[in-house]
Amino acid sequence: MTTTSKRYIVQPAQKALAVLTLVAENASGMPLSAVCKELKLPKTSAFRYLQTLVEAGFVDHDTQTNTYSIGSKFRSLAKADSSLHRLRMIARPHLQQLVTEYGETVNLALQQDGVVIYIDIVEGTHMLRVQGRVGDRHPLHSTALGKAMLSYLPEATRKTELSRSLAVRTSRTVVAPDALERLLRQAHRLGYATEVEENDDDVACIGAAIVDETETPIAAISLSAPKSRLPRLLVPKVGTRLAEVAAAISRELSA
Amino acid sequence: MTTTSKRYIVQPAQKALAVLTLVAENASGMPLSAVCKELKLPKTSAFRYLQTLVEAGFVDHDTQTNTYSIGSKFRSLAKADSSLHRLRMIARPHLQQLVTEYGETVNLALQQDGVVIYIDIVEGTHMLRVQGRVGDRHPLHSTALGKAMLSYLPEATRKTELSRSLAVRTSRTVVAPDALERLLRQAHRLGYATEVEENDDDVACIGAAIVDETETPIAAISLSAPKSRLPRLLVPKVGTRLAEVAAAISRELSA
DNA sequence: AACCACCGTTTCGCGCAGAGGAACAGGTGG
DNA sequence: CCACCTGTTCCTCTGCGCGAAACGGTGGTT
Repeated sequence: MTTTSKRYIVQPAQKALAVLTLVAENASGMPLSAVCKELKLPKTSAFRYLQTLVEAGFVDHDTQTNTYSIGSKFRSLAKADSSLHRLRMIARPHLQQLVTEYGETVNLALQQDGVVIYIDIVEGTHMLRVQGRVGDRHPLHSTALGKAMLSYLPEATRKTELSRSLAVRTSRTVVAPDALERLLRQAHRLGYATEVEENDDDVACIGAAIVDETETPIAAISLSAPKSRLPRLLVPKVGTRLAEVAAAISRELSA
Repeated sequence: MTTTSKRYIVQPAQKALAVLTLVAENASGMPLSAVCKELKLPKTSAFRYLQTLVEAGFVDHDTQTNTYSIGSKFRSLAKADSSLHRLRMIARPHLQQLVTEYGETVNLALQQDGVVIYIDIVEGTHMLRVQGRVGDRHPLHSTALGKAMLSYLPEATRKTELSRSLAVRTSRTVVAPDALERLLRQAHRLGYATEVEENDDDVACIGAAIVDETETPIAAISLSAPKSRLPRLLVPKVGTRLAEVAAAISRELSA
């Protein structure tokens, strides 16, 4: 406890976290004095930590009763995280089902800051398979995942997203706004988006959006395969299946 | 940013919270380098904050990919808080309903560390009314709230709770173990617990437990009134009503 | 009403521990 | 095999976090 039981611990941060924990654990708001007693901190220190936590939004300060309780920033972070967890948990069996059906790698991703972020991946069973990593980021416009989500966005928002400079990932990447627009409309009509060698050479991809009750896209699933294993005439079948699964996940999420 | 835009901010804590926020906001795990870039921290500092956060359990360190993501401590705190929030939200309208029916103050409380903690209060409408404060703590054995919860505990756990030294709050506080045991059995039979001047002079109280699917008590509601307004023959009626409401809340919670 | 005791807030100077540069290590890709 | 990038360790300096003490405001007590 004293100093370096483990190295590289910064004590102010550690103590602030202890204060945060204490406040979070105590359902009702607790006054400064209680924090002092509990953590054996001089009141000045506890006061400063609480001020810092309040400033950061992790803790709320009820000026009426001079008590501190868990804050909105903490709650919003927690909520975001738990809904993400929920998404992963719900989607997982569906992803696995798709892998058993097709043997190809299946991805779950969401859109953040204008890019696609992979948040779950179930690997395909073929020796040669497409393999990304959770946390990887890719452009919206060059991936089936991104296109699937874009296709469900309202006109205005979509325009904003596409007004950024669009990276040319391969020789087949489509960056012309009107061409993209046409592809997105088609994707929306079909319920799934496609992409062949637009993001990576030799890779083809089919994606479908997961939406909330208001049809706003919140995530997407995709199936990635070597281009040779996704011939043109297989695409509609797989695409329709992906759309089905995405819809099922969407339904479960809303329940 | 320099120093004292607001006084009493301890910078290491503030920065650690910034790191925590960043990690929490990024769904997928992020590497040290990303944290540095994003927050413009020297890698040494970011490293230390991350270590501290990991040590505290707020952040997980995936040693495989050397990435950091939100940790179990954060999740457990968040979960506890959100279930509490849920309880409050679900109970609130019921409490208000009771106040409109009887005009007396109605309380919501849970049991923690062997005491009753008020987590919500809806004030009665009489000029003279019982008035507690959210966060107040009272003994289990001298309150209707505490007795209601105790009466639903399994024998063994109840014994443990009652083996502590029982405070004498008023001249009517019951501390004799066998007498308490009899009262708790009765409370369990009736579905509600009562108390007259055992916790505060001139105050009478009726409480009923809120339980989970396994009949384990997780909280309780109570109605507190001046002793004169809760005559003996009114008690069964109000008690039964409280038991009803508590059961309704229990049901909603389990749904 | 005056007193007192407690709690939250502010001030201030000392000394330690946090900051960050730099060097080291380890792994990856070219 | 070498160059680069990322994560870890070391070290030294000084800035800022610490806590005693003083202040002010509030509620309870005789």
